[in-house]
Amino acid sequence: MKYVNLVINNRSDSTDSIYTYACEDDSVDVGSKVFVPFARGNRLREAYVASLADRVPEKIKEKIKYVEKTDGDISLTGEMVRTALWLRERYLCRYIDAFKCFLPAGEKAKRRQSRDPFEGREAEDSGVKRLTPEQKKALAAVEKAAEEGAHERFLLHGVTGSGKTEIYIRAAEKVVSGGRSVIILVPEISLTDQITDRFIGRFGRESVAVLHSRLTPGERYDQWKKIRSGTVKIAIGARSAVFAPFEDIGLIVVDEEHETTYKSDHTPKYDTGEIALKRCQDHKGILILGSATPSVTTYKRAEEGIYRIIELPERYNRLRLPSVELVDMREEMKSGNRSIISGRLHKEMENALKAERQVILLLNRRGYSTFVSCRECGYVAKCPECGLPLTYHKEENSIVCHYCGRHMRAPSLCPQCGSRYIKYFGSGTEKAEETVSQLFGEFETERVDMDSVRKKGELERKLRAFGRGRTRILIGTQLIAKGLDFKNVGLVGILSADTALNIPDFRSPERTFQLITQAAGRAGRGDEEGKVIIQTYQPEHYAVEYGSRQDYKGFYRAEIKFREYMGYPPFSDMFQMIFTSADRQEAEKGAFKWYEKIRGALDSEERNNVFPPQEAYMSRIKDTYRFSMLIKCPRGKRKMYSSIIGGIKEEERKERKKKYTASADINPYSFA
DNA sequence: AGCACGCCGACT
DNA sequence: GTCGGCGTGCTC
Repeated sequence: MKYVNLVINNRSDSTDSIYTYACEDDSVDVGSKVFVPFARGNRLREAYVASLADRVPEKIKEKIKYVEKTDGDISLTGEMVRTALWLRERYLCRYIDAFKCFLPAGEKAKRRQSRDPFEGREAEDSGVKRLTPEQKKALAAVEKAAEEGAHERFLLHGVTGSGKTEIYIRAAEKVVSGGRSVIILVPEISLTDQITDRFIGRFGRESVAVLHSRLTPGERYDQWKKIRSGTVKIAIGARSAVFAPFEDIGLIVVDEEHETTYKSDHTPKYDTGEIALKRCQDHKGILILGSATPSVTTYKRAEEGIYRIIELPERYNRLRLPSVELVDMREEMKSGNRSIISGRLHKEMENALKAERQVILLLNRRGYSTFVSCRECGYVAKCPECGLPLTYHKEENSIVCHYCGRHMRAPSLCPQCGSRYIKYFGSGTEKAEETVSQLFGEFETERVDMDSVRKKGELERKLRAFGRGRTRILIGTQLIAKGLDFKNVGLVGILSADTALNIPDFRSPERTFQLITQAAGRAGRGDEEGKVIIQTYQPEHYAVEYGSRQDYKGFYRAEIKFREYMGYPPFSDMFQMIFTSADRQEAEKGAFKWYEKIRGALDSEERNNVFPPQEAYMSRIKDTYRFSMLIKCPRGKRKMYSSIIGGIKEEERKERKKKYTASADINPYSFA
């Protein structure tokens, strides 16, 4: 007879604990999936073995129950269980949420009708490309680590078009030939296709699995099984693929590591790079982070020797980087041009179009106007659910909440005072499209944003039309800012580089710099040179300045100084606690209770790191009220702060039912 | 007595 | 989160 410590699948804070059961099945081990009777009803629930025990603590001797069934189909490895337990502490989530990360989200397909997710995917036989001397050098370092089977970490810092993917493929070849497995991570699902084509071109489709959230449950289960059973050696996917259930990981690649999509937006709110590092350490595998604009945090770590930097400073076939020009929109305003297209940009668009080349215009705001307000009484249209200002969408004559998606009829009279002077301010992609068609009506123009490509296949159709040269001007949001490779783009215009600068987040300069660099990377990818025009109200801002000069190091040095001065990451970890309740007062009371408890656990010096709770920015979402509290955790104290919070959670778990829930987001990507 | 309903509280 | 237990109070 043995005993097992289990994580039971019941999504509740008050039962987020390890339970000990007796077990007669010898085959049960750490990671096994079992079924156990739970609570009074003794209904069978799924559970996972977190550890084995040879005896039971005295005080639960009386109530011990037996494992009833074992699931032979699904099990986790020791490393997966270890990482899950680490994950729970690091991101302060429930046991079951951490374990679920490693499990197939779907069920076994009832009938064998699960489609092949590669259907329609073409193996892209790119052949074996010649490597530049820099690529060779980079690869040699990675290959050496692969041969030694040692844990190594690399930051591959390569400008757009410097051939990073080829290095990933070669490194993967080396690792796979040594019998080990590979995980390739890309920032979004749409990019999995491109890279998957290249990998199946090189390794064959029977060697590659894909994992992302757009697979059907049946497909996901099948892919998971293929990986778990060792049938495939390579998994490609968006962030959740970092949990691919390989037994022996030799390499994890995080491509475009700076992308914000690598931070999970639901529980647990993990950072993919951190998980990748943890798993690589455990497996003695190689980690490669790749980016043209590494996050400031990553680059700092690289400077400290945590990652080995490999620079790929040149574009693959020695293409020149495009020339970048700033346009000060304040001057534009003064000279009487109130359009969103500056005189300079207008001129360059004419030039590019006349030269038979194509134009991309970027504006990171969809809709027509960014807010709706009454000139008579000052009323501003806000979402009744979230309290955030609404965006006017002219096409469907509605006002839309960009946070919760709620649509309402656009008012023609002020709902507050009845005045006719209800006005629309600010500009989005719809308005940009309108302006462009007034100015350049004779050229085919397409708009790409979440509204205009909602229909399946619409994005692909528009991009193909642009690729074939039929569309001359492409206007869009960040959907078109990255990754795209069109040879004939002569001009990229960033209509408002300030959009990203003005959001209240310490990373906004970093985002702005990245946006400019990524956008500039879209220009001049063919033989002809490209041009970039950046319109801004803050041309002197360092993010805009260094962005316009394509000077990563310069930007990094300025930014890291600012972060250090302010004590922002990587010089600290930001803990954001969110307290929610159907009752506003309960949420507030909970928040202040935690505030006092955390301060009480810190010495007087560090108490100032805990900021008083505030009504959250999104103060109400679907009838739950939200309060937030920020804790600035000094560098090196993350474990200590986490355990304080973990301790309070545990204390509260045992208390009588609370009328609010507390959750944590560590280093959040937006301060809500 | 018989039952419907709602709240309480423990879960190995 | 969930389910059984149990008290309350209504109905037959």
